[in-house]
Amino acid sequence: MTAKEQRLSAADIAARLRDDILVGERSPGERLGEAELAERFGVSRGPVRDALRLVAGSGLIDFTPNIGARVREFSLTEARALYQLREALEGQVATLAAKRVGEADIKRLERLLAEHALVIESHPENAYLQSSKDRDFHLVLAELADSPLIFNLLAQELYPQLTLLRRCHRSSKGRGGRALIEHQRIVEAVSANDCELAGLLMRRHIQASWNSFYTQQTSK
Amino acid sequence: MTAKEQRLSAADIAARLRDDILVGERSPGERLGEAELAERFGVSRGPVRDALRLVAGSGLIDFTPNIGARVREFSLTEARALYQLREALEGQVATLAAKRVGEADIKRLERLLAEHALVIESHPENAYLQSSKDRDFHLVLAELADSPLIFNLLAQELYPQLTLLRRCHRSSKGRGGRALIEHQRIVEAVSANDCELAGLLMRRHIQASWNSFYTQQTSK
DNA sequence: TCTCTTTATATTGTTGACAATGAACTCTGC
DNA sequence: GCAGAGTTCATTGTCAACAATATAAAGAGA
Repeated sequence: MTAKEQRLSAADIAARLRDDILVGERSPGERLGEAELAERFGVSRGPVRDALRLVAGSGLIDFTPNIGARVREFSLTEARALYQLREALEGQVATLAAKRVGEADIKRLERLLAEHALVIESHPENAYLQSSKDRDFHLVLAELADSPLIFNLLAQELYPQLTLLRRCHRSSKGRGGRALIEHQRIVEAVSANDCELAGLLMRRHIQASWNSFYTQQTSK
Repeated sequence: MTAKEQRLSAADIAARLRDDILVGERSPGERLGEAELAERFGVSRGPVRDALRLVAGSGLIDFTPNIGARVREFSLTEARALYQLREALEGQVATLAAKRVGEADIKRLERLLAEHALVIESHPENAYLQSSKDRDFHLVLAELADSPLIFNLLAQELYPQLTLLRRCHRSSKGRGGRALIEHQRIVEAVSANDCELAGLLMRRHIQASWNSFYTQQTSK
C-alpha cells in the first residue's frame, strides 16, 4: 500500500478492474456485483456503476440490464471474429506504417527484431511466445502508423480482449520462429515503403496466428 | 405523442440522444448538461449519466471528467482517421463476404445495384448521393460478411460518426455514378469468390470516397 | 488599463435510501 | 416424485440531497 488512499474515482476503479480481469484475479464468467465491488474499493455503488460501464465499453465485461455484469467469456466463434477484426486493423496499420516510416523508425523496428531473435534463441523450445516482444512489435508498428483512432482500438480494446481470450481458452505455445520470420518480412516491406505488400503480409501473419490458435483449440 | 410515457430507461434516453445528434437537433460542440437533459426526459440525473456514457462509447459525444459532455466535433485529421478505419473494416467485410456469398446473396446485391442505378438516373445532377442506397450497399455487404463484431462496429460506431462528420463539415455532393461503378466491380469480385480482389477494390473505393470528401473540404 | 487574486455560481461527482426487477425457494396439486 | 404457482430474497435501477470541482465574475494592485 503506497500511502494514504484517496477516494478512488470511477476511472481508477475501471483501471483496477481491467487489471484484475487481465491478470486473472477475476475469471471469465465470474459475477461482478456492484455491492461487492463498492465495498472492496471503499466507495458507494455510483462510481462502481460508472466503472463497470467503462470496462464494458472495452469488451472485457458482459453487461445485461437488470441482471448485472460478468467477466466476459469467448466462444470459439467470437474468437474468430476477434481475429478477423485484428486482421483488418493490423493490415491497415502495416499499410499506413509503410507509407510513413522514416530512417529512425526502421532502425527501431530492426532493433526490436534483433531482440526478439535473441529471446527465441535463449528459449529454443519456443514456448515463450506471444510474449512481450511479440506484442511489442505489433504495438510499435501501430504507433508508427500514426492513426490514434486505430491505435486506441487496438491497445485499449482488441489486445485486452485477446489477452482475456487466451485466459479463456488456454493457448500455451506461440509460433516462435515462424512469427519472427513473418515479422522480418513485414519490416522489409515497410522499410521499402511498399504499402500494399506490407498490408498483405500482415493480414496473412494474423491469419497464420489464428490458424495456430484454432488448431490448438480443436486438437485437444 | 403515442400514449402514456413510461419512465424512460437509460438505454431509451441514449437512443433518443443519438437520434437528436444524428438528426442535427443537437449541433456539434453543443454542451449536454445533465440537469437540462434530466428535465427534458423527465427523469433524474442518474439515468442521464448512464445514457451519456453509453453514447460517448459510440463516439458521438466528447466526454471530459469533471467538465461534462459535448456533441463531438471532428477535425480534418480525425476525419481522415475515421476513413482509415473504415478502409480497414470494409476491406475485411468485402473479403469475408466474397468468401461466404451464396446465390441468393448475389441476387440481392445485384438487385440493390439496379435500384441504385435507377436513383441516379432520376437525379442526373448526382447530388443525391451517399444516400440511403449507398449506405444500404455497404450495410448489406457487412451483413453478408457474417461477422457480428465488425458489423456492430460499423453500424453502431463508424457509420454514426460518419453521419455526424458530414454534419460537421458539410459535404454536399456524393460521387454519384462513380461510386456505383465501383460498387459493381466489387460485387463482381464478391460473386466470383475472389476474396483478395474484393478486399482490394473495397479499400480503393473507400480511399476514393475520402479523396472526394477531402478535396471538397480543402477547396473552399 | 491590464493582470492577478478572490469570490460567487453553476455543474459534475458521490452518497445512502427507496423502488422495481430477476432469481431462488417453498408449497401446493397432481 | 414432479410440475407449476406463489412468495421471499438478493440485486440492479432510480432518486434527491450533499460534496467537490471548474467556470465566470468581481475586485484589488501595479
